[in-house]
Amino acid sequence: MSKQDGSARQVSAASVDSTTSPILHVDLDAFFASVELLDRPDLVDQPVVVAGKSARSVVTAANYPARRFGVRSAMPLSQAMRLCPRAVVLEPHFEKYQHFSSQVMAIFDDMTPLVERLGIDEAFLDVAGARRVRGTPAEVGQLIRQRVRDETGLACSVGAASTKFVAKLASGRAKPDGLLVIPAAQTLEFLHPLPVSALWGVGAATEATLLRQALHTIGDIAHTPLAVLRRTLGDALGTKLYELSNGIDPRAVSPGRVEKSIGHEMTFETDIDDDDVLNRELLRMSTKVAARLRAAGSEAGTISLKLRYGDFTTITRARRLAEPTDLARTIYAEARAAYEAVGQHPPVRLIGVRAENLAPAGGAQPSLWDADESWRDAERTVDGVTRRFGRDSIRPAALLTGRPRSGPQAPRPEPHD
DNA sequence: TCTGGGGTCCTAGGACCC
DNA sequence: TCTGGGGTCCTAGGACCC
Repeated sequence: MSKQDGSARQVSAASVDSTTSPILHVDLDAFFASVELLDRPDLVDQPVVVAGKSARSVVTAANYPARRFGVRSAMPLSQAMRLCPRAVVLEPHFEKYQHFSSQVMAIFDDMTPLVERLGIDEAFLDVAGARRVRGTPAEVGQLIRQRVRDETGLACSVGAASTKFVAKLASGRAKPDGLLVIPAAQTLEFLHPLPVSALWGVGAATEATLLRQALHTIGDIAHTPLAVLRRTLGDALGTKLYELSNGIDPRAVSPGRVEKSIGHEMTFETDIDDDDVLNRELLRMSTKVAARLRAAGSEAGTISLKLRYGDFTTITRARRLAEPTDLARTIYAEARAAYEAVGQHPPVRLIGVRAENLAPAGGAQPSLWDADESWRDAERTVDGVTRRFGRDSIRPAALLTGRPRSGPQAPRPEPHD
């Protein structure tokens, strides 16, 4: 798979000066598949795919033997099975991945306070300040790889560079199970031969645009005038690609990133026409979104509904709230209103609810009590008893005390499953 | 056996205000 | 009364990433 062989990686770790490359990108190799294989060592050399059971599921992860057949993440499972009929399909266990993720992130946190998580299986680390205690960036990288292997049984790859973007590319080139250092002075030499698709932010659509302009490599972009790129790609993307191609990436590793939206969506096994089914799904998702909002101590300023029809056309409808909320009942009411405003529509393939414009919830702490509250609220909407206990009468108290959300005469929370 | 679910960011256009 | 120009807020859609 990888162009690097093990000896090259060892050489780069041992003899290359990594002191100008203090930014590490650490990426677990084929993470979900590797976790599953910890329980199925008999399968390690066979092609293994992690995917859900639905007829519409896609590949969530594939191990390296499966990738040799062309199987990739996000590929429809049906296509993967055509490419590799003897692949073993394992169902995903997300709680397990979360558990291993926490374990690995704790190792990172042990190396430096400057850890920026990127999803469940990768992170940036700034190890410039770890020199005295932990050694050079390359030494820290090897230490991390060793500890991750010893403590979890998982393999990861590390890229070390002077910028986040180059570190991420380097970890990709180091895979599987390797470490690659790109000294600052060699950044452009490393970057320029790579295809434009290697750039962060270049997907299928942008790649096609660039190839139409006869721009094939990162070096090609680096030598294109900024004005031309901005005209072709738009101001933001044009500027960004120009800078990245020239090795410019001033973004710092920033540990404290806050969520900007929280949503749930789900694809039905078959397209759904039945309003009752869609309605139940809206309620279920609103409840999940509300629970997560409270767990995060956030309130939503906007609720948005997403529908995807059988032909894959997708619409979103957003509604700005008069006051922010973390209540399932309110979220559901807004999602429902947005849905009704859509009017006649084709059968639905996917439905989703998302909370946006998040803001801190005035110091309220999440609790089980809150979870029960939200469920009761949702039910009360179904009963048609809605606005009275809503934000109009309740909010001021909640804002003053940082606490709930229910009037003195509120009914006891109902138990739920 | 066509296309998941969690997100982020950007752009374009309309409404509105001065 | 025939049509400016910023700025801001908001929504919808799309590209992209893991």
